[in-house]
Amino acid sequence: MLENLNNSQTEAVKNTEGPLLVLAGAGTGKTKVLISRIIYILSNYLAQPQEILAVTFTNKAAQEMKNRIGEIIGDQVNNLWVGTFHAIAIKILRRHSEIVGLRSDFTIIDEDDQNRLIKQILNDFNIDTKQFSSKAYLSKISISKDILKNIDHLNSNLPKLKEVYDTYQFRLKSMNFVDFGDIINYNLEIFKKSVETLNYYQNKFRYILVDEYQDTNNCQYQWLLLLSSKFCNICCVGDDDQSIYSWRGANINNILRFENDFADSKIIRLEQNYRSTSNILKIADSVISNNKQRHGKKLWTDYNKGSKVKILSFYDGKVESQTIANKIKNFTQNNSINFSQIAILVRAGYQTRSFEESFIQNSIPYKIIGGMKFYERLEIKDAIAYLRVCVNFDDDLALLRIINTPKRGVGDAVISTLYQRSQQEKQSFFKVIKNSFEENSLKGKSKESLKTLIEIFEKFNQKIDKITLPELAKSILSEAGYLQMWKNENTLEANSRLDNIDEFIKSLGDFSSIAEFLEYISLIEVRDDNSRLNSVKLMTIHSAKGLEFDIVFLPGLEEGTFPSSKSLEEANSVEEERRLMYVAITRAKKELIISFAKNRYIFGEFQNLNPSRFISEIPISEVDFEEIDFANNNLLNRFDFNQNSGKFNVSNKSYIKNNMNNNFSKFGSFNYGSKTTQTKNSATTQKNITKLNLANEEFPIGTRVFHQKFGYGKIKNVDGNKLEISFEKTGTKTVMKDFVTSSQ
DNA sequence: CGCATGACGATTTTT
DNA sequence: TCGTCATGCG
Repeated sequence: MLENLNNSQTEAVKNTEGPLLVLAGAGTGKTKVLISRIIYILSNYLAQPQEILAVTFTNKAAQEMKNRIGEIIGDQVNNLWVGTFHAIAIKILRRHSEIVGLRSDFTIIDEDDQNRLIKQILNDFNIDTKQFSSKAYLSKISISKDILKNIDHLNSNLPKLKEVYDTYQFRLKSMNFVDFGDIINYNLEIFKKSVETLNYYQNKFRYILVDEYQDTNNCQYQWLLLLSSKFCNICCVGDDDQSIYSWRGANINNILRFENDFADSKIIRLEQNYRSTSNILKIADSVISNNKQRHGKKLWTDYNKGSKVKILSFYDGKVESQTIANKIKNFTQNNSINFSQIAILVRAGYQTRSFEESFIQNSIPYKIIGGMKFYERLEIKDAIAYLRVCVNFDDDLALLRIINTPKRGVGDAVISTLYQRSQQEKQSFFKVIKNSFEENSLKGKSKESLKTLIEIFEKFNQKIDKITLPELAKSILSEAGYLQMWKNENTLEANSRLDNIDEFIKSLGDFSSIAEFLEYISLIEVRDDNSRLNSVKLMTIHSAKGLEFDIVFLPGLEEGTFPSSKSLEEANSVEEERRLMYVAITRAKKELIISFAKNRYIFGEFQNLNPSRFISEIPISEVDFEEIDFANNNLLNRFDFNQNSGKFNVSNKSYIKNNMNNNFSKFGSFNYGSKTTQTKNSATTQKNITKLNLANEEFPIGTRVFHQKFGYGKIKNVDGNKLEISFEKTGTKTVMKDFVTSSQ
């Protein structure tokens, strides 16, 4: 096993005793080290599997470790404690919840519900949510938990912050909820209150391994400190240059002052990179070496130099996305590169938009990574709320969510009276509604429909253990009229929502209890589905961390975009932006194409921009620089010239025409991408689209279709996998077949 | 209740 | 610019 490791990797594996920091640069094989280290410990009988704790930040990382270790040691892998910080901490919290006054069947509240709850509280306190947003309160509450700082010691101008915090915590507990920040905090409280419990875990975990140590917050740090203090065999793997989550409480000082925190510790650097060409590494180094807060290390590689990194400058954002689309076509057509080996990495989510548009026009398959999870959809959250009330009558938030969905004549006035009573009497909302029946304080429609609703919940609460989860969900949703609500709407969107609910109901079959299901969706569900495998990936740099691609495009390198304008206002945050840049560069294996636009629409205004300071940190002699803009009259790039056919691409006819009409000399009026509307919570997913398409192989001219972005339209022309569609709201566009569904 | 209207604000989001 | 949210009217 050790044969496959280089010298420093071997060192990192064999140094099992005492605190060890492994500074692992991007692409230096840190996962391999973590895995080999565990195998090494086991095969030398230094510990039993259940005496090893390995924590990661993502489920993906945890899963990968489990899988790869499982391949070597078989079923024994299940005895290891491998998981995310939160998954491990929850396991501990469920076992000892009574020490902190929680029931062991607590559920984890999601961000949406956190916000709803805080809004309610702010309302009760008569705080104007326009002036002081619930999100502002929530972020203070979360950060205080993450960095272990008392909420009234945070500087903030939010009125009654402490009171809101206390009420929030009280309400969480009464609904049997914990939030993400609570999980590890409660662990600390358990360890503090019960020395025996702490001792038990300290004695249990002989070896502790931590992945992505640079991303730990103070809370996680304390947790590790406590757990490791008996054997002190803690191995932290991380890269200070890749610390990009400080805004979520991650403390880069944890990795910077490791030697001070852990006595007799060692540091091993992994600097041999197995991912990128040396030209790419050179650029990465030239940028990151401008940072002062770092341990310092220099990546090197045995690989050849590769092609030079390219820096492109564009007239504006449109030229940028059009040109990149063209370059992608060239890569895939001429060099037989697969779409899936190409990624566009952006600073902020909204930047993906212009690329979507040019990819649609150029028939480039793409997939946006990130965004909404399946279980975050409106209809799915509603459906889950019904289940939540059914298992937990105290779940006020869930009940509030669906009490008048579908409309059953329970208006705001009734809800607010009942809700206020429940607050005053410190009783659950459910209970207060029940009491109101006895007191006869409600009348008319609201009384009748609430009675029916409560009866449904009580009836199915009895049946929870007697019928399967899918049956339970199906019957509740149908008896409560929820399914009928969407059926009545009878639009394509509503049908798609019903499809999603069906899929949801089916997926419940994989779980043995609602609690297990709720934990799965709050903790484990990953955004990745495997649809559209062969597609260009569009994502933020944050979500690209840990991934790699042959070809990486890095657009939008302008002051204000990257580094972001917000980061420029705050002191010290430019270094984090630079680390982000470093992460972005080191995702590339073979080709890196950095670009910036001289002008860009920002919040509707056409603005002149300066190239990012990170561009100036790259030695110009090491890159190929190309200016693609109007001054160059580079029409081939501008108008998607198809070299094979010798013609402009059909999809861009409208582009040219629009610009002709729009006075060519006025650069500011490139309005080819006419107004697009996109409904939020749109139920039509790529997944569903693909599914529906299987039943609709052909689109005859004249078919009415639905497109996620452009809405409804009629097909005017078909050209291979491209459809020319006259959209009802947005005019005629050429789009790819895969992106529309028949509305028949 | 459902729709229209206007103000407002707008990074990153592993769990 | 564009999406969200609160508010007010019929």
